[in-house]
Amino acid sequence: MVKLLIVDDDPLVCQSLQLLLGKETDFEVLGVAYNGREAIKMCGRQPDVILMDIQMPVMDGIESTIKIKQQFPDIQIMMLTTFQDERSIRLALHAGAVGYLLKSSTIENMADQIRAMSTGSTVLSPSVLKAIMEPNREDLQELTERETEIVELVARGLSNQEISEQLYLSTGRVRNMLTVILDKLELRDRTQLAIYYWQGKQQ
Amino acid sequence: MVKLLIVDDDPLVCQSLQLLLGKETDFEVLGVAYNGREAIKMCGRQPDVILMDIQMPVMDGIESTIKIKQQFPDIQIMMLTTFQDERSIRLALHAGAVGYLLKSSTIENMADQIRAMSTGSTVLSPSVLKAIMEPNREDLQELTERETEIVELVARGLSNQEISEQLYLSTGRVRNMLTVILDKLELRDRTQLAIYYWQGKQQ
DNA sequence: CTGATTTAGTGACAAATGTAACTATTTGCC
DNA sequence: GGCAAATAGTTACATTTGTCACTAAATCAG
Repeated sequence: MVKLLIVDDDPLVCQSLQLLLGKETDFEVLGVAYNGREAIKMCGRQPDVILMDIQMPVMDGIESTIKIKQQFPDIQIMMLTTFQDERSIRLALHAGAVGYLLKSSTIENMADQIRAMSTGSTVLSPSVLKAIMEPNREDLQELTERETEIVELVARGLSNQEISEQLYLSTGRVRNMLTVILDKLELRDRTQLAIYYWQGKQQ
Repeated sequence: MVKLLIVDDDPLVCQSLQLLLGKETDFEVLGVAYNGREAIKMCGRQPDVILMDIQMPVMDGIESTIKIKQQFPDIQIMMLTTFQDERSIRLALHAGAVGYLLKSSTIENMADQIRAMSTGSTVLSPSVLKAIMEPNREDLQELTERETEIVELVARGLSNQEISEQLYLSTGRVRNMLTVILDKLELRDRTQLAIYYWQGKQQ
């Protein structure tokens, strides 16, 4: 029997999840919380799995995940959210969440996913996996094609000299473009650019 | 009904998987292959999910995953292997695998994991997630503690000046240590170091 | 054609970076 | 104590990097 806690500030979501998951004979919904603080209080009931929204008033999903994992390391937490941004995904997984599903696409199969993660494995939406595997391109789209090429080469560790040879540009041109790129992305130097490319914005 | 294909060069593994998964009423094991080439041939039987070993003779798991995903994009492929190294994991996931489980830890709950991934989500062993989230530390271990601290700060995009303030060192000392670090890891500059930290050695 | 924009380049400059040689201090350890 | 090591620092130097101001060519819309 998998004991569940549902945490979402939208009562409608809570209700429908409760209804949906209550149908499964091997699930038991212990309760519902409307923010992170309430969720922590309810951990005393010893749930196996918590389904948690990220954006919530009072205490958000990330913060409460960290707190819960400290006090109750055995509880598996699955983030359940409407949108994916890479920052939230990384934060959540670092905080100790073992699942990250997008509400939209996956509600139907949620029962299987919850069972899989209740025994410890990590379950992610395919697009979420992609987001943590592939370089961050969200803000990179405001760059021109040529600028993007340069970013990719910087992110491979090439020097301005090498980049200029690869792209048949003068090193001066490369450095000028780099200045523009750093300005657009609000970064200071090529190292921060490489980190940004692979990791996304820090914090 | 989930239709399965099992691909492993060890007949014993195939047999025990077949036995184990055959018990589930909603699974049907379509067949068994002993290498990647055979596996591709058997895709004509339209499996939903393939469980595949990485190391195999004739054609390994990564190569056949790429080929299968090209021809049959709807088939979900789960890597099932005894050891994890970060390179294999990244290669497999880039090749299109949506699962990566370690044989040891997870056989018991495999049925649930297969169900979860048959509908599209990604399933990973917890340690596998960790390997792709956390920085590559294999070669980093030949560094001293102080050196490692510096690497971490470089990998966050700090300048020598900022690092020296954080660690209460002179900037001269920081730069000297950086020279030693770059030498040990056979890298050229701080940007390559940051990339190495987050991405591992290129190629 | 003409003016505006994009793309590329130059030269000059300050700051940051990486390297090297050499010194000073601290910390065990025999 | 004395020696080796690890740790920290200084100075000097060559390169690389990032910025800026300004020019040149190409592209394109009106």
